[in-house]
Amino acid sequence: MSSIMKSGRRLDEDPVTKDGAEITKVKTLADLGKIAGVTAGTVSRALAGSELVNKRTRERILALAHEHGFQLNQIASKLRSKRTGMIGVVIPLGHERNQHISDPFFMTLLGHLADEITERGYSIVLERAIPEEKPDWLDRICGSGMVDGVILIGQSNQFATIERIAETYRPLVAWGSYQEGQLHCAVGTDNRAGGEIAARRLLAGGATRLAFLGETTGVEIAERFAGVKDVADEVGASLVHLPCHMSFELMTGELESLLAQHDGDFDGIIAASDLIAMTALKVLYGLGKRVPEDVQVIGYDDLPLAAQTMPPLTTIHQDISGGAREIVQRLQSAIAGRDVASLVMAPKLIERETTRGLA
Amino acid sequence: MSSIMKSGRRLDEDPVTKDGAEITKVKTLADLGKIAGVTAGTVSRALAGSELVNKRTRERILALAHEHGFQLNQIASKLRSKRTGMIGVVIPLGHERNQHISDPFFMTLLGHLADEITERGYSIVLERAIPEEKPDWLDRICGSGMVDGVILIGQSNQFATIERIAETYRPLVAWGSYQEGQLHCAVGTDNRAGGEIAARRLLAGGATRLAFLGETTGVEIAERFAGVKDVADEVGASLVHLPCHMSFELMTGELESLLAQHDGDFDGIIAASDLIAMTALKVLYGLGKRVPEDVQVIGYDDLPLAAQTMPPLTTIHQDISGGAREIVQRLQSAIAGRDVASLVMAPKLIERETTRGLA
DNA sequence: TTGAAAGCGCTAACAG
DNA sequence: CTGTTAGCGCTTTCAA
Repeated sequence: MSSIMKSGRRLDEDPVTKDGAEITKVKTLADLGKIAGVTAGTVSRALAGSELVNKRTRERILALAHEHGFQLNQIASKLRSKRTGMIGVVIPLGHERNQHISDPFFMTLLGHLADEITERGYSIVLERAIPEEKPDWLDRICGSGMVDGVILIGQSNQFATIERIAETYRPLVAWGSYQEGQLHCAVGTDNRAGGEIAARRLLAGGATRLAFLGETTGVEIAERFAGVKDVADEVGASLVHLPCHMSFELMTGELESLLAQHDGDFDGIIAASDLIAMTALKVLYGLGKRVPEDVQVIGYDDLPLAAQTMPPLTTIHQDISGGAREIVQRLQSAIAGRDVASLVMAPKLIERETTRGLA
Repeated sequence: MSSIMKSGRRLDEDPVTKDGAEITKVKTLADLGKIAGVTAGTVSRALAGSELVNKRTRERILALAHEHGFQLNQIASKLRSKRTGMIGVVIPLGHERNQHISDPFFMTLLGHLADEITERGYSIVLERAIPEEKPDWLDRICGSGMVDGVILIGQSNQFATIERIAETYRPLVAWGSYQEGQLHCAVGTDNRAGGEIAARRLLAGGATRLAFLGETTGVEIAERFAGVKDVADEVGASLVHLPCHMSFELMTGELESLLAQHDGDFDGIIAASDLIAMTALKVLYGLGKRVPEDVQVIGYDDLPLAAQTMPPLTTIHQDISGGAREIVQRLQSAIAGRDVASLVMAPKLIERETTRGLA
């Protein structure tokens, strides 16, 4: 790595007042109490804004706290009160090993979750889990005592593990799909319906031979594919499944050979994600295919990016911010000890320019 | 929100063995110690893999721990040992108010940071800070006692705040730019050089009128602009600055009116980010401009996405994963009490198809 | 090699 | 209204 180093400058460790008196940093409630002439208990109550403590004393303590830059030791507070105020947000990397957190869909969801969680006064402990390497990934997180609840950004291929944990650990909500009778709370869209909508739209635009792009290892994608297949079977359209990775880096080459190889097998593509769709657009262009004239394309997710492709991408919209809100809301209920139900939202077709006008 | 609700099923709270005896969950070291016939101290040592405890006892304890699914209470452990094992990763949202974490550059960086941090056995506390709302955002994070160190994903417009904190809080590393003599440790690329490289490339491709796309509120972008300006001034090329937001959602409309309005003012565009470049590509297409024949475009960052635009984007590469590694490495040194220097990496031109062949 | 004991910094009864 | 007291669950001397 080509680089230039710049050196930092050294700092005094112990600050000293102008008149030379040592300042011993106020680190504990007792320290502050000593200055204020009260005990730690009172300071604790004052800082918590308790009505129990005299208004004047309280204000004096608050002022002193501010003046000395005092901050509560969160660890001690959490240990004692048994409320951590933290929520574990974990990204299970089940079937995309040796890869980092980067899926834009998950990142967008994470962004919205962060907003919701922060707004409710919780902190976020972010975990990247690789189930294949540590089968007890979820137990560790749930049992760490570090978090009041856990959010799973996707179920990956860990449905069974999540179900098992849910038997004993309640404050857990996952983004993902809902299977009849499942134990854990999931929030997501109806992927099967999404697949159906996409397939029907392609057919309505005149397609007769469909292709589905994406690996079906994860439940959600598998359901999208199932939806597509239902429709294809129903109307007797052909359908090829072209599995490819879900990240830009891994997908491009695959897609090039896959699409070139199956050239002519399809005139309508349903991509498992907008990312795949975007790459497909580019590969198709390289193959000399016109979109949507020769081949129609539909994406999935409706990420901001989908509106910026060329041509702009028709796609299946998932309400990510609404979903994030629901997830955090449900988790908070669960933390409060209430029983929470799963939520299956309806997907929505967003018409842009990679599909043909209706016949 | 259109939705279907599915109800979860209720669970027993107290598991009972087949023979009816109550299982009281093993929650503390003392609990486990009682079962193993030793004290909490010994269990603690055993679990820590200490050589001090007899191998056979240790193995027995380990087996028992596993059998009962025992997990150490992290909070208590951290309080006592005064090592939290957590690193605060904060995204300062200085000049993009009312917006969530979603900038793909930051998200990509976050992904790599998460990898590095996890690999070193730390956990991540993710914070989204809005300095405008809470001027003491950084003090709160650094003083919370929750983290051993802090990583800032970007300096935003908070350079001064960061410098102030750095006077007393050492384990802090930021992604961003380095200013002569600065106190806090920063890792980033030479943005001015990046701007220069981009401008020269456009000029070499025959451009004579440059446009810079992006708001220059943040230090990094401002430096990129400065680099461009240096070159423009040097060769007497014209340069317009077209400020626009950095996120897809906010940028599109702006860019449409900006580019339409300045049509003819430029034949070479330097975008402050790949995102802006991608949107510009689309807007330009709508305006009937050919890229690179009529207008050349250069992006910044070299995100995975840059290779997938149409045409594929020429851009200035920043080594995000290398940067993440350096950041975490430096932070770890700083946590260990060592003094760490800033790092300025060299940017690199990636030639793709939005610039013209050299004359 | 293990036990006993002290205490991390805080909160929450319980008294007064 | 405030002080006293007793831990939260763990780690780590110090003794044995």
